[in-house]
Amino acid sequence: MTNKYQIIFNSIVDQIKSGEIPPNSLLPSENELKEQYDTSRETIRKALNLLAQNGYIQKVRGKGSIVIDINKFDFPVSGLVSFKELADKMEKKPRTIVNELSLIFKPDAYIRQQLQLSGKDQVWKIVRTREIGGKKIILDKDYLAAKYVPSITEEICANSIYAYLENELNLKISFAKKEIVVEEPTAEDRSFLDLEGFHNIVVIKNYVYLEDASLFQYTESRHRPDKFRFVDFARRTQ
Amino acid sequence: MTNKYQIIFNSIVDQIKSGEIPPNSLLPSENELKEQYDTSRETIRKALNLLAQNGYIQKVRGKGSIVIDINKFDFPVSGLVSFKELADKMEKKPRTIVNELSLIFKPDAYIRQQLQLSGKDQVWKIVRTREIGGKKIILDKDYLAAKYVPSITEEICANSIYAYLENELNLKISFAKKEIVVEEPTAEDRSFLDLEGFHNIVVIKNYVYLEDASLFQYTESRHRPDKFRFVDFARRTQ
DNA sequence: TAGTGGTCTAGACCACGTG
DNA sequence: ACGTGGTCTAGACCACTAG
Repeated sequence: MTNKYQIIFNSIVDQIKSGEIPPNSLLPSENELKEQYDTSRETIRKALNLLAQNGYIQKVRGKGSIVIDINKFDFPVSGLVSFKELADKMEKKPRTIVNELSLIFKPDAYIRQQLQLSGKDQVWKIVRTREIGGKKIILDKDYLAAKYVPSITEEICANSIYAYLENELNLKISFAKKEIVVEEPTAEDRSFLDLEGFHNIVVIKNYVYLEDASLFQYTESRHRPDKFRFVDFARRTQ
Repeated sequence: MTNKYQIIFNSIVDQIKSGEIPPNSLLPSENELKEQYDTSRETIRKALNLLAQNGYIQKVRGKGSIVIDINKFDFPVSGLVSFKELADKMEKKPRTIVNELSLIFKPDAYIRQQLQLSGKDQVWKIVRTREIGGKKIILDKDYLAAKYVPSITEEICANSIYAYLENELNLKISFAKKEIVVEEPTAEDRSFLDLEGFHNIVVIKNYVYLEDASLFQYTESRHRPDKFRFVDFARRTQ
């Protein structure tokens, strides 16, 4: 990306992170930034809107843009941190065990419904266990519409499915719908996970869409409750 | 709001919801919309960006704006649905019991830390139970920095704190940080809630900020796990 | 090649907060 | 009154998709 507003955004993010622009202070005004970066005000505003959306600043009309204290938001990250997309969630776990990788010719009604498929469409089913500190903590069940993914190997599943989809197959993920509920453990949970007496499972259901708004993946990520954590930053819709 | 782009946004939302513009079809192009609404292209683009951010459309360069099938996203709402801000979460429950309303002169270290307060600042503490279908399902513990809220009554707590803060005190909430974890029930949970044998509590911690980026409220919303549900729509950060 | 959305500009006027 | 951010305009050029 060589977009001007992206460059300005990154430049200001760096200044905030380094402490060059301290928390609770005001950013230079839009007109000053316009001069500094030798651009138009609308371009500056695009960069500032990006900063606001990402929780770096708070804009106040008539006053200026306040730098938010990011240290307040620096939680110790354990189980799960949201929004960085699935890449983070799926890939950065210490150890991954592939329990199942199969191409389903006749997906059952539940999967067809979740993936909005007709009976003729085939589906990849991938079941993986995530091990943290020697304990099996997370059970991931992935269902991928096969019309978008002609082939996939166990090695890819053990490493990074998303790197494969994006870099090899050139599929672009554009948005995802997430649903979090708490359920009783199933027999499958009990057999694949080290439950150690926990009576509940946190289930994150993910519906993943491609650039053309087509649904291509449904994922259930089943977490032991003690290792689960979800963080969310919500801005008031003006 | 009489903003042009808001009006255009609402107009298109209505057309999508009514089915006038069907799912998976293309919106008129930005140039067509520009003529239709007699405005400039940038204003149309603001409206379309709002639509994209709210999950109504997916924009594809060189192609157009695809209407996303909102029926796919129309989950039956039970316990909790995110993002509509706290108003929804806090206020629309059938029955609210106010268990405690007090002004704390010397907040303890935990609360001071959560609200980023010095020892001299006073804090309102509000504890409420939410009853759904005759069962006590949710325990809400609110801590409000008293410097922003000079007074509050039990009646206000039983109805809508947010309506009071926004309409009477003219406080504007601008953003919130949410954290979701699962914990063991405390003695307090057991005494205030109808746990019925559930072994876990879903805890939603909320840090609420005002327009000038000052932290003014910390809330713990403690849910019985069977009645908890969280929905999230995440767009890939481009 | 024509049409789409993405970026960028230079200017205008408005609503709001502070002095 | 002044400076701030919020909205809006009319135009330009670019990157991409499609026929």
